[in-house]
Amino acid sequence: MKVILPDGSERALADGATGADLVNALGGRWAKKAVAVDVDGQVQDLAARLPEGAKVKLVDAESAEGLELLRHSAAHVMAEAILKVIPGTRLAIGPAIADGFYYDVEAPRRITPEDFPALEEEMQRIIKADVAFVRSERPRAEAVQKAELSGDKYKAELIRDLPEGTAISFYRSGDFEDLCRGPHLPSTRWVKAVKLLSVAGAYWRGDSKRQQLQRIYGTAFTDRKKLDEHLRLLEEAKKRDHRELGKQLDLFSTDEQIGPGLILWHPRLAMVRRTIEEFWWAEHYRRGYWPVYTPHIASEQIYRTSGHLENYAEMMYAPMDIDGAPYRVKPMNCPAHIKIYQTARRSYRELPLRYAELGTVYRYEPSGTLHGMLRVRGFTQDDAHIFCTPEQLAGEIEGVLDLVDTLMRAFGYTYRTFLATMPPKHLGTEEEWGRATEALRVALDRRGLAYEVDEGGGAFYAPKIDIKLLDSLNREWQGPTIQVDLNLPKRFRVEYVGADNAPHEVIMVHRAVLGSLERFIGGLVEHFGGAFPVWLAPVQVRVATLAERHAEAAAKVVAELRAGGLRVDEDCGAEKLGYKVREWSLAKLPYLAVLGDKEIAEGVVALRSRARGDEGKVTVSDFIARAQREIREKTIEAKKED
RNA sequence: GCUGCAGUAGCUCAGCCGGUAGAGCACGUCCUUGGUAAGGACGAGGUCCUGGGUUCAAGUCCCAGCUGCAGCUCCA
Repeated sequence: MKVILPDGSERALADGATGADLVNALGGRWAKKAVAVDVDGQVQDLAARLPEGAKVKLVDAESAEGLELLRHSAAHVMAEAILKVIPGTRLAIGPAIADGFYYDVEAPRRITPEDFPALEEEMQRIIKADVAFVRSERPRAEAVQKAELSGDKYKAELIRDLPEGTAISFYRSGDFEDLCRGPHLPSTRWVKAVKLLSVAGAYWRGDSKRQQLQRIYGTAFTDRKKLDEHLRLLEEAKKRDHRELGKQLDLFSTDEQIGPGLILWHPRLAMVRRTIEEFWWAEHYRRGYWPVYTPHIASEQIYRTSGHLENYAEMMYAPMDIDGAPYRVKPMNCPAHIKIYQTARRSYRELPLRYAELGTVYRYEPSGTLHGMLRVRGFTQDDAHIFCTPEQLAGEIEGVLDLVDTLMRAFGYTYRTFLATMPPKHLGTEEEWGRATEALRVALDRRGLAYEVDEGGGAFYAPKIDIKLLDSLNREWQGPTIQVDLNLPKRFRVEYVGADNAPHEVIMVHRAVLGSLERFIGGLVEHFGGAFPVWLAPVQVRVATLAERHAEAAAKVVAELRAGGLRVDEDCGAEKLGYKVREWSLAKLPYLAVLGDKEIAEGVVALRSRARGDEGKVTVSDFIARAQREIREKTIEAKKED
């Protein structure tokens, strides 16, 4: 028999050959890293027979697919260990997830992290034993019966719910057998480095009305080093948690008397926000946007017209009675922008119109989802709506993509771009969707932007471009979004007069680059670990005195730095210099300018920078020039290990 | 919202079996006037989340609420 390799060449194998035979035939490095085989686009066990003429590709343990297999197999190993260590446990489901795996179980007692060492030890034993994962299939009735006999009610339910005609497969490794679609690693020894991370409650099938199970999370890698690196990143992420840094650096708080999910911006973080806002506005003015302001509350009527009240009511704050009429705190800015547009009869000659607002909105998010600044109930959107003609659409999208790139670069984010297309449930005609989606595609192509298509991932009212940010810890964040709204122009009858002197429905683009300032800036805190680059830092330079007699000279230097446009504070207390350096360092400020007798005599400061440490003497004017350049260029200094 | 856990000084936390609350840092005053990651002494600071209950007695035990944290989506 023959199979076709990825390079297009054919490979002859003995009849009935398996993936493992292919590995042997190819030999060399594959023997060390092949864990499965991709047969015509389907990943299968190495033990599976290869069909004649199939296109085959071996799956590297290090690849995304390989890691997923490895983690899924690790979940099985963990399940086996749990059954051994905590007898009487019933297994529910145990998939691989983004950075690891979990298994949901119903255990006779509470499982805690104290159980992890024993579980991990048992897992190591299983891994060392190097037992093969062996697939078998069983008829439905037999499978259900077997599951019920052994008391595996969750497995029994899963099997019953599998669609008629699907193969019901099991994987056995040693004494342990689990219902599983597969595929799996060839044997347990491939699960090289594994670690259990946490345990939490989870509902059977995600349904809060059903049995609550215990979910044990873990992760696995192909070797110890990679696992350690992953654990280090987790550690680092914890240290950078914006809620912790928010307290340490005095950035923000919430208050019980004010309410959950409502952020108090302290002076330092408010300064960061102002700096971002000013930059944001400057970039918008350059691109022909106009500022608008709209009220925080509005009569319910507008949300009836917009449809928000119909589809979105449980996410809105309750109405308040204003002179007998129900009013709402605004959950969106768009309806108000439309109202501004509609105050005049618009000609195609004045389009595109670009309205921008940093509009604060309030949404009644479920209490359990609130999370620091990242998930809140009151937040400011960097919202803008572009009203244009169909012919202008692609060009406008291009303009937004350019804006996105400028802003994201300034913060040091790289990003990935997705084109999200029509979902199964949608408003509007396929033709409208086609035209709008095409315009997005054209804009992406014209900018030469690589993108992935998220088939069916659009909002029900809009195809969109979604951009995901990659931060300094390689974590993904929800980033800019650009949507072609196919709903509101109709609901509000938003029109312009065309060259033909007839009314036409306007094209409305809804776009946010930063998203919510709360979420974005909360994310920035983590991205920079609280150490904002010079252009963003709330205090760019601190002036510290060596002794109290230098205070007067310090005041002069502070004034000079302020006159040079820098954000400055001073530390003229009676503490020793070492103490002040430590304080400055913990505050994560970019520069410290020290003044003692020598500096005053020479008319300089002794400069210390976050990036390079003690830099020696510089004149104030030289320092101002340097800081100004870094601000202008939005320099992000290389990280210094601390 | 649901489940579990937590809430003690501004912050981080200790407080045993129920017997009227403690440390470090921060803060204030004083001494020290110093050269690149914590100088010293003294002091002030508490509705122990809120409200009920049990008890001679509650930070501690019970109930309810509030707030926070984790999870509840990533298809056997």
